[in-house]
Amino acid sequence: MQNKHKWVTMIDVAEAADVSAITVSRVLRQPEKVRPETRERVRAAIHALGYVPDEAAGALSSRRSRIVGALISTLASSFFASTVDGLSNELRAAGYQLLLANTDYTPEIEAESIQALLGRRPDGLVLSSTAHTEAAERLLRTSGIPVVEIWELPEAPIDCAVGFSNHAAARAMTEFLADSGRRRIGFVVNNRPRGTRARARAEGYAEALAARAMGPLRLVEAVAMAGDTDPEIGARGLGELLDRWPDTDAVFCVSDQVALGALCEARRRGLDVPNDIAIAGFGDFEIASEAGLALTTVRVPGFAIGKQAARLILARSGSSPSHPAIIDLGFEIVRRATA
Amino acid sequence: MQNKHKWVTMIDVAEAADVSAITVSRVLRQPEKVRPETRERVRAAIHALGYVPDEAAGALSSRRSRIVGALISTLASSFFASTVDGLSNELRAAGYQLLLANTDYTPEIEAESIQALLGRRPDGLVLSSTAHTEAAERLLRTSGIPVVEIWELPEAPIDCAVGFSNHAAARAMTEFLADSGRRRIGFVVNNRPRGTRARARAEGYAEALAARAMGPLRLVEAVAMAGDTDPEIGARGLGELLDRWPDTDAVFCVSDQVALGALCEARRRGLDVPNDIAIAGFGDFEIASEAGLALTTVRVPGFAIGKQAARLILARSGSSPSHPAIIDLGFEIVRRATA
DNA sequence: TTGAAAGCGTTACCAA
DNA sequence: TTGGTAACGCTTTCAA
Repeated sequence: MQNKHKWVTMIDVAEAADVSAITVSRVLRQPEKVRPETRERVRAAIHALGYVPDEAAGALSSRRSRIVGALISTLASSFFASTVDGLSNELRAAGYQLLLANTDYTPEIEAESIQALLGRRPDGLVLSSTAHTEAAERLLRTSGIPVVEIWELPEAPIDCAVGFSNHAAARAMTEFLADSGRRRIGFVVNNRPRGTRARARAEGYAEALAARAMGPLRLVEAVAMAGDTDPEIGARGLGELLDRWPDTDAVFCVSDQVALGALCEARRRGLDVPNDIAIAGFGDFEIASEAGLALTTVRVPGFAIGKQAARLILARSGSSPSHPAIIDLGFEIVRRATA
Repeated sequence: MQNKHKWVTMIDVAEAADVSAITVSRVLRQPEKVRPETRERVRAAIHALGYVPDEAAGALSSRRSRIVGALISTLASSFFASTVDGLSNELRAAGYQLLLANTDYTPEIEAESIQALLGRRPDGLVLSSTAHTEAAERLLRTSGIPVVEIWELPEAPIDCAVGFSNHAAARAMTEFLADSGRRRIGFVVNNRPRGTRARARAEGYAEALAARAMGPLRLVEAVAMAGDTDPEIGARGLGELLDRWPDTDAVFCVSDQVALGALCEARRRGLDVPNDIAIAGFGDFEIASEAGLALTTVRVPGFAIGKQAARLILARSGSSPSHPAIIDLGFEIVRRATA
């Protein structure tokens, strides 16, 4: 029907180099086991014929696919883009490949996608969410492959986890604001938080207020309408916050993008940042940098999470069975001009 | 050695349902060819055993992998994140999977990654770059699989292309600025542009100036130092621009992130935007939105490019051989507050 | 509507 | 150091 292309096979190479197929395989996978002379002859044939080994056949036979699957809620305007870069770089270096699936933040799509990924018999799976359907968890547990949950430190991970405590990070930022003399601190978050992390941050904020006895929560869950972008959440959130608690002297936003909206809204209202009101974000995206918004924010190790997740899988899929781990990569409060 | 997990095979299911393996296969791929009664029995067995078909074995046998490979320069702070979302959504809906590889904007890594991806015998390939090594082009051409180059409209595509003209878009924005009464328009770009698109935009800018006889180019190639973020390019670029041509009345930046840096730098210098100087970006990221920077910018169809690329591959890998196509998805000038 | 046999291209295992 | 043979788990092809 379609693309019935004739690919060069290992046997073609073997014939050209006047050896057996298995010798070609060895040249590819364990060159040291082949006499240099033979090796070169085979390599020449590979090159001459433009042979590209069929990894699917190899996977079938060897029972290792050299594929790692990643389930990422979404890439655009999310925290995960740099994590995927980290994953992909690290895997490429090890000769592995990355199979990517979106979940759109819904556990049901995640469950389907897990099934789809498992069909490729990946050597490991990376999950950006820690909320799974029961079916998904069962599937993952019985699959027996390394699973790394990222961007959070779940209490009962399926297998491994690499991330940081969103809760602790939010608490730290709130306390940082308190230490800078702010006493009436608000928190702005999307009312339909995608994933559990926003909630963890809100809790960290609440906990800090409680710890410092800083009075009632000023928690705004800005209503996201269809098509709303994060800055819109921030702008509307700041508005609501000031309407309800006009004396608010600091806003902590659930992400840098939300903080951008809050910052612009504050300016529109003629407020001086940080004198009238401090603004803090979360994520340390490049827009937050000194040359940009100069936003006080929480820096989180997105790229490193990806690299570390890859390493964990590579290590576990290798010889050592190495015990499950929860790796905390921490975070950092970055003080800039807005708070 | 490692993970020698016992997966349920098609034969296990066949035995449980008291049919032959091929019948199980049919239930999965062409259910209408199996008597409903049998079908249900097989489905029950599949469910009971938690059977997940091995796609690699299927691919080997059927010579179609249901995998599409994508070579993306980088995801973080790039234009491609939403495109990958589009790709991945569309492919998932069709039961295909996305194999992702980074190229870090270097044709050499791209060439290696192409080879690695071809090892999976993908049913199609998506390339975010249009600059390839000779070896890579040869590999692609002889592979005979559908190749879609995106985010540009190359004159001689390898196969298909989906995107828009960066050249035309930049020219349109420059002319828009001219139409708004600006006469001394500068352009800020990274001095080490990643990819060919930045150059195409610079050319579009230059062409517009020439067409309107708007005098010498005010083209700043801001020197990027290690670790520089885009806003830093923008801030430094605006500085250079004003140092060399103090009467500049508009800056067009190669991306919204760069424009953000320029905007903040302008404010720092006490300039009124847009009265003293107009600022325009490129990309229409969410930071540019009305509630954010309210940046005048060029909107480009990132997500749609991904969807369309996926469709093209799905169509071509199906029955119809459908001729190569170059699909122009266009762009749009979005006028907001900064110009 | 169902099945048997023969691959698909590679690697594991054992032998030479 | 090299090779023969038998999987790996599925789909194609042909036959019943």
